[in-house]
Amino acid sequence: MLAALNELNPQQRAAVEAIEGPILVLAGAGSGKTRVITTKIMHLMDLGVHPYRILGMTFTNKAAGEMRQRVAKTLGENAARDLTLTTFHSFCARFLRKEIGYLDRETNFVIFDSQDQKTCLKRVIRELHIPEKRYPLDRLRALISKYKNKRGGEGVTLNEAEQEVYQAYMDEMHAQNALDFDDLIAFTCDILSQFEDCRERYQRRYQYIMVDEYQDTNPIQAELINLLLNQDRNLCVVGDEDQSIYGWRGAEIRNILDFDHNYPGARIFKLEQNYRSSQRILDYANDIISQNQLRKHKSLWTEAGLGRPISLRTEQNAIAEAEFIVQKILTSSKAENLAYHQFAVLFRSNYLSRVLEELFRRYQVPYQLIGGLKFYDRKEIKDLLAYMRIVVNPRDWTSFSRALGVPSRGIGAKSQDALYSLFQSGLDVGQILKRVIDHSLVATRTMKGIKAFAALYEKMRQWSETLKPSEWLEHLINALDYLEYLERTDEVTADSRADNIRELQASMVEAERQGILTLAQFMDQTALVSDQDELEDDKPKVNLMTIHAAKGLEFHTVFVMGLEEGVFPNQRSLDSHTQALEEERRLYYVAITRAEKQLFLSHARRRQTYGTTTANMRSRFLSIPLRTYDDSGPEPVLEKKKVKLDNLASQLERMKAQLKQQNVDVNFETLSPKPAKAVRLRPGDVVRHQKFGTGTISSVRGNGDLQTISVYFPGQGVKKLLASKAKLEKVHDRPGF
DNA sequence: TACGATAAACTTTTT
DNA sequence: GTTTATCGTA
Repeated sequence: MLAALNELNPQQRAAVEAIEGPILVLAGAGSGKTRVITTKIMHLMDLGVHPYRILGMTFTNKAAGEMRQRVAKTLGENAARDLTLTTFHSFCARFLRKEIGYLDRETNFVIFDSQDQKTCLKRVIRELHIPEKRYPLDRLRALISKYKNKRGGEGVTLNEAEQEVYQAYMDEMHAQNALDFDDLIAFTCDILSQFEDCRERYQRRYQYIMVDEYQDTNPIQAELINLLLNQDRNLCVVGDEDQSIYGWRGAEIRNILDFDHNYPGARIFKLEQNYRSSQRILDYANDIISQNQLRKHKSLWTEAGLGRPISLRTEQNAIAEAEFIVQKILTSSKAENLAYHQFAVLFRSNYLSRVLEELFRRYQVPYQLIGGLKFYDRKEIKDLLAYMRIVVNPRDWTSFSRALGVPSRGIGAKSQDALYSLFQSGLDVGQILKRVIDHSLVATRTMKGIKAFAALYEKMRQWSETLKPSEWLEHLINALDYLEYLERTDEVTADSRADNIRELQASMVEAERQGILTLAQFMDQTALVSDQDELEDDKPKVNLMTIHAAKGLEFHTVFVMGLEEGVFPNQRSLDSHTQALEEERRLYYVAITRAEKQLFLSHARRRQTYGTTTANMRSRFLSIPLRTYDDSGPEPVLEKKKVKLDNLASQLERMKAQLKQQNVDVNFETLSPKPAKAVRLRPGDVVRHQKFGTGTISSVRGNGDLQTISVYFPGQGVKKLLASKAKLEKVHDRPGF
């Protein structure tokens, strides 16, 4: 029998030993989910199931890699190699490289990321003469994605114009032989559902299917799993509905909530013992999440002690907040001998990281920012990859157009339009170049650049037949004199960009070591990396990331910052309906449960957004009290920044002296150390409005005549008012915090 | 056609 | 306050 089984608790063990039929494992945060999945895989193999017949779907490549390693450690490299353990997207990419012929398409397709998608969409709506103002690219892209992910389910409908854009976009993608992220999964489903022979092949192969993070699957992914499942229905899904945080990109929390309904006879296991956090952190997390309606009952407990109090910090502005965090890390790491990578700072949105980065740099605390701009999204990398992609897929107009312009060859918009009409008539990159040269279709000045490009293109194709990817790249960089180009265009950033290119080469060498020997294979990797894949967890650096990026991770000490109305929960969720707010609350729950030993919550009274200062009320999440305990442990700490009274008092003294000198007649007794501005409105203040009645200020934004004030009027919702226009009369100050 | 200067838009969250 | 779009000039 597998020894690892004995190391599990009874619930975990039951979940592992249940093998046949549909199984749902509701695994609370920190309940040893990864361990259950890996042990289950090993248990199956121990029972004689060949690893080739096991399919495990994870959320990130990193998670897949870690699981594979654990298996390899116990059962050896060979066993681990034969497992299919990947993300949905990687699985489908590999599937389609083999099987996309069923749909009468070519296997050398490229995968478009959101950036490429938008470039492509831009072309499309320009051709359709649809005003970009009314249909912003981002919105269209998100809409198309949602539409595909829901697969004709309820919720997403397209109006006439949107329908037209969708159709034209699909045609354009087809013409460019490109697939977007959603297509990868959609096309896989199409093939499996339409072609029985193909479906049977895969169904026969995979006897046991496991899906991690099931709460974040969308309808199309659920469909894919269904199509792969044979009549034995050996499906084990693991997840936690309380950690469902991807509803906005089409994830369907119902997939996990209704699992037993969708798969009759399903057995359900709950893992509620937490091995990560202290009791106090778990109690707080339970208090928060129990406010949600949309969930199955589950409550985390631990054998670990009560632990340290959770701390809540109020600062006057975002800079002070960041400073508090950095200082806390400095003192705490020293006092408790903690390495920097045991700390994480979590925030709702990427832009919040800016202030943090500044202070980490100023105090010279090493950090790594996860997410934001990805490595493969950097301009210099995308430039070089564009060349690579047209070699693999000569119909990738988006990349062709990009490559033509960097470094600049004197081929401008006008010439590009001429080339594009050739593309529309069905020619690929090689044919377009040939036609232009043979028929002198552009001005002589431009022709020089075209000829040079054509010569380079021919060479790149030859290199790709004989050279390894890393060598191919080396040749390309030399041919383009790309490093010189970087130096010429921006000498400030040239060095770091050159570093990135070296890193790209290094990652190619590493990929080659793992058996990736063609440009096409390498391309797929670059398209499908996730934020977490980029995390270096062995280096002593403080981790800064969005809460989404922190999913599945854990840290000794966690800071959750920016706990303000409009920031977290963010404005959009407040503007829409309770479902969105529940997801925000789950997000907060995820944030809290990342912490093992210490949890610091913080918010700032004022914060710079766009160019203006905004004052927000503290987050509603903070209205759930941090529990107090009767035991001897210290009370939960409310750290308020002390207003420096001495300072204010001395200011007052100075003012008095000045006034006396000027012989101004004032009653000094009534002067208070508070600023004397008559009507200063702050979040929390209760005000009266002529039309709307009495309400509470939720945020104050900007200054002077342009100052806008958001007021919550019960029954009428939040109104945005211009301070100079709306005569707001203060009823009373905000109650003390 | 390329590059600079100025103006407008912009912030969810991501495979 | 920062990035992207557009316009005018060499």
